[in-house]
Amino acid sequence: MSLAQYFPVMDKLPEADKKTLLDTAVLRSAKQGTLLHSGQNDCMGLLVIRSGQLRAYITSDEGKEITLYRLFERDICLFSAACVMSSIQFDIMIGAEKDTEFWVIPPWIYKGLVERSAEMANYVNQLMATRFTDVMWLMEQVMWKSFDKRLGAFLLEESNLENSLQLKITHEQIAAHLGSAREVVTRMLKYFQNEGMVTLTRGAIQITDAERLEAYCED
Amino acid sequence: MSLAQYFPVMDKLPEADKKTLLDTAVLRSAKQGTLLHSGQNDCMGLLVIRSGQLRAYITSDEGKEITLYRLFERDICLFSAACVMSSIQFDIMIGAEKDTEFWVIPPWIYKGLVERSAEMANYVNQLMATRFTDVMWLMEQVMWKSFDKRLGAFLLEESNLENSLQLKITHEQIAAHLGSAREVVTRMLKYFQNEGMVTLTRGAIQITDAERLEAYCED
DNA sequence: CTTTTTCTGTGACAAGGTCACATTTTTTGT
DNA sequence: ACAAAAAATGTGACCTTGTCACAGAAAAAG
Repeated sequence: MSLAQYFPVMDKLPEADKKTLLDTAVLRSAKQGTLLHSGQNDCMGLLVIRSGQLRAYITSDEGKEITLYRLFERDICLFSAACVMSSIQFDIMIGAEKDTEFWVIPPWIYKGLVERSAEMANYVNQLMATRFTDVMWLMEQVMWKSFDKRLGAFLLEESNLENSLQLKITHEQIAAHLGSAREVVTRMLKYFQNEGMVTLTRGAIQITDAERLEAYCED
Repeated sequence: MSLAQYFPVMDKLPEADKKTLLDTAVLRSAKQGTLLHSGQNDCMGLLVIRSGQLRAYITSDEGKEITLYRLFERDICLFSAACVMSSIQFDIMIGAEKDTEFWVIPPWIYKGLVERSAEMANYVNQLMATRFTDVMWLMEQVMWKSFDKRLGAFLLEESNLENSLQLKITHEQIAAHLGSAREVVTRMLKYFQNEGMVTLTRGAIQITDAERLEAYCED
């Protein structure tokens, strides 16, 4: 499988550009837990994900975190090339949630491409709009939803991603995803357990009544 | 003063496009308090602000609000043309905070332009990145700053915008800007007053010690 | 198989949002 | 001008969520 399969906009570029991309893009990989990007100075370039899972998040001065969105196979990581766009003036962290393989398109190649090609520029536009949508969705969750519903939705989403009702995750990690505190997660999970929706063990959560949990998260 | 002075990217476009823009863009105006854009279906086109002030915000089902960012003279309102970009999948409201004059570039003109011109596409890219930066700034404020500091910063910003220490604004309106509740604003303002930083009257707030208020909002 | 680290549990308290009103000021209608 | 209505503010009780200070249990490391 080559880059072209994972980066369809290439087909709309002139042959010369396509060749440049295939020549300069390098396949790399990162182990689970690796920090791939941190702050604006970090400038790896555009990442095209071949397999695995990345997590975009922000951190506070005190070390608290909240997940903005995740990236999967065929997704493009735009903000690892944020240095190319001077109008992006915020820090974002990108970490590997699983062992991940990706092609790296160096910033200078990316920059030339986007400046010359309207196709490419519009594609990047679409990508940015998609990330913007993700962040706006999060903003609405944070602003208007109560924490219990957010936690429930997170567990269900996670279960969906992992394709399992058994989640291997600590309360601390969940708190970091949701931008909350560990104790709050513990308390709320305890409540879910009392209600019979989950059972808790050290380092793992078993969803025992997914339907009721879904219903709980609706209204 | 013509559109070209307020929309500098025009100079980089071919003469034909420049002419189309000058011919099709219409100057319009909106009175203070008018809702200019609401949701994704609403599709006025690109707005180029000649004078006045717009406010972008989101609302909850229960009618609560929070201000995302503001637009001023020479700013471009991108999301009033969001319909053109299918990747933007969130609702945003745009209201006139003051009597505002603006040119409207119809969606179909904008669309053609952005598809043909790499210059234009990159310019739109920049605009989106700037708005994204605004929203990320807000996200960090909401997530990591305590409410008293956010309120203080808002008063100072408002004072700066209006170029006056006398703010004509109600507690309700402040709550809508900050995504909080009126009672909370009232309580906190009362505290600011007890501390001698502001004095409160019906419908207005007088900042009496700007320096102390600034210091208060720092750490 | 003891020591250290990681994870979870819990109670007291603080901050901020919600609810239900009361009071005051301004505007409106006649 | 004056009563009625509307808008703005004030306040106390209570709920949710975050903070702090620990304690105990399970797992990992030496």
